[in-house]
Amino acid sequence: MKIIFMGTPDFAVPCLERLIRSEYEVLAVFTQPDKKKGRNYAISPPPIKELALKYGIKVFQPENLKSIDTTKLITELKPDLIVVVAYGKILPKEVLKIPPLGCINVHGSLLPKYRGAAPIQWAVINGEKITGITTMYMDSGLDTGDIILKSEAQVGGDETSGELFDRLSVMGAELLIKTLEKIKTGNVKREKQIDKEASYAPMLDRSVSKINWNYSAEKIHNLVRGLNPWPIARTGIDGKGLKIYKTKVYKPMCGRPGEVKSVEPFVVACGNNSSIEILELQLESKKRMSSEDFLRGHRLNIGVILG
RNA sequence: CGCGGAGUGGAGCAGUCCGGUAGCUCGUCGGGCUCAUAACCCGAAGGUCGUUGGUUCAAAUCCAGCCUCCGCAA
Repeated sequence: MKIIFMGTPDFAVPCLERLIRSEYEVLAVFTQPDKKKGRNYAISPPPIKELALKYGIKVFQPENLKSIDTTKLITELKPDLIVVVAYGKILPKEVLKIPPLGCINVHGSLLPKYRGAAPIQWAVINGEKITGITTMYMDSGLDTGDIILKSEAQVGGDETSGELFDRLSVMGAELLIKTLEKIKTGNVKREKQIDKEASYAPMLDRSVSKINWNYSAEKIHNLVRGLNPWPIARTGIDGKGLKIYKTKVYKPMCGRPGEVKSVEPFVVACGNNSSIEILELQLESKKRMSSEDFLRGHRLNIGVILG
């Protein structure tokens, strides 16, 4: 079976690695164009590109899949199947029709829940106890295609999105292989998604990352771990930005939301008479550090309001 | 050439504007108090102040270059 792989970030890496080691042939890899990132606008290639180049696989980074050239290119590669894992671009109908065995996708949630760009983070932010991986046949909608296989995973109460990413990406690679076996032997069962049970997990942006201290400690805790390792929950202190990396729900306690109630340990009042302990943080321009280290150098008065 | 912050004993910071013996909170080590302690008291060790050069009687501090780290924005 000849496959074109499309993917971009770290999450897709285990899938591609597993494919390369498998019996299937990877004809080419499609990934997002290199982007200017970081402080000096350094150009950085997507993780998938680096991996593909390491194994000498052809890499294509079209800006636009709808162009005639790209469609032609894909057609000429004569793939039996296209595998998409977190590619970051919508495949137009013309492309979906090219491979005879179809286009399949590995998605980081139990569809139809959490369709969209950031399913893993939103599952953590919403405090889900169980999530997982789904493989499906792609159609023209956003993660709406027929389900092939699912695999569940429990989410730890303190687990971060990053940790869950790592586990799910490995699980995704295994489920992909199982799915390919079914396709190869022609015994795939397609299951339609139940649209009314669907929910959406849009791409994260900075508006999500600001902590609203009126929320309960549990909600804030979920936000903090859901936004770790990116974009990280934020608040402010003395007019400076403060990122919160790690927290723990603390005892019930009254106080103005955002008020520092204690400095040892570092406890902040939240909504609903709850409070949260801040374990790891980073002040603007400073390094990430434990709250003990932070408080050693920054004498904080009890009663200060964060936000 | 996107904007900005920072580098000071093991950790986190102050001191820099206005050059003149290197300080705070904590950790470490030793001793004391205690049934006991992460508590308290006493004492000690530990720093070429990122790096190179310049100005000066004198530089952590002023000037110039370089290295490293970080925040914002994308």
